[in-house]
Amino acid sequence: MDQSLKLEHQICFQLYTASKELTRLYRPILAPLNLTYSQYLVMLVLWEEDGIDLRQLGSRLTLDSGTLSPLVKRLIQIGYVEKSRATDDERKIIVRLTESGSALREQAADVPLQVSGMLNIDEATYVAYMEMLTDIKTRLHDFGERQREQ
Amino acid sequence: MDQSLKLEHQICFQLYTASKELTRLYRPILAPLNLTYSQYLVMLVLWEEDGIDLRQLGSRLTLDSGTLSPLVKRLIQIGYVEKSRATDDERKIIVRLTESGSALREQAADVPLQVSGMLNIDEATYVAYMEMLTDIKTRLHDFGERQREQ
DNA sequence: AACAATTAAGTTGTGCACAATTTAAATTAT
DNA sequence: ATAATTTAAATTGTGCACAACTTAATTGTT
Repeated sequence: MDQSLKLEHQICFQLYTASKELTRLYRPILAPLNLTYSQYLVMLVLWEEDGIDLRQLGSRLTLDSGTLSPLVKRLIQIGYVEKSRATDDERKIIVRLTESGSALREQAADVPLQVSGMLNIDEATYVAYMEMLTDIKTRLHDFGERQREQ
Repeated sequence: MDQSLKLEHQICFQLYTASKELTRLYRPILAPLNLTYSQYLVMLVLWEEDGIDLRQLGSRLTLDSGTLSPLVKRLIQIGYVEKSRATDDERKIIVRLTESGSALREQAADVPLQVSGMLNIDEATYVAYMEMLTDIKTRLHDFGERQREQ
């Protein structure tokens, strides 16, 4: 049979399952923090730069308002963040950490170490893999650029 | 600030976005075939081995019945597959390609080539990336093994 | 043979992810 | 200044993804 259509040969499939299985690894680690994986990503962004608007948040995570609006609503219900309108531009919604959301950062501090321990991966391999993944993304973006030029 | 909690340094985040963006690339390619990305994966399995049961299908794709049952129902509605009970074990549901589902294989034959063209990736790099991804999955599985031993 | 444990699908409920649309605010053009 | 366009969020609808549970068939045990 034509090898090119074999499931195991598809880079997309390997990416898809690797991502799913790594996310599965996070679930029990994040459960005590009361966070899903996507919510954790939002918290990572806010711990880096608090008080950004939904638009910026979405562009960091490649998520649109259809995903982020309800997700942030849940984070508000948990009590980790709060929303307010930007004074200079009434269209923008500013997302800010609450005290409890800031404090969670300490609890989450060892999550990356736990995960890399589970992966049992050394620093050099880790860096090499990160470079490959960013390269894949660069190629995807380059294709997007080429398309837009036409 | 503690670098380890930076979003861009998380391998999980790079995997997550790379997977999402690559899937986005597939969408316009699969749209003419009337398939979502997950449905395409099911079709890839069936083009390889037709007439397997849902359980096997799920283990190939790391998907459970909660995801597969409704997904296969949609493929039936489109007319690409059909279900039947296994005669030797009445619990098992056999999924089989219809004529239209088999014929679709010809139309899908050039999907992998289209995608690798968009990625603009050479054979050697492609192989290296595939090895990285299977290695990540091996590490994840190894951790699962270690856990189960305890 | 009868009962317990296991297994395969399906169902229900929650939470993404994204396309398409709506609403309101801001910007640009005329 | 007013109208047209663009932009930011929210909403609606569809389709995964998965946990937890239900139902029915099969297998194992006594």
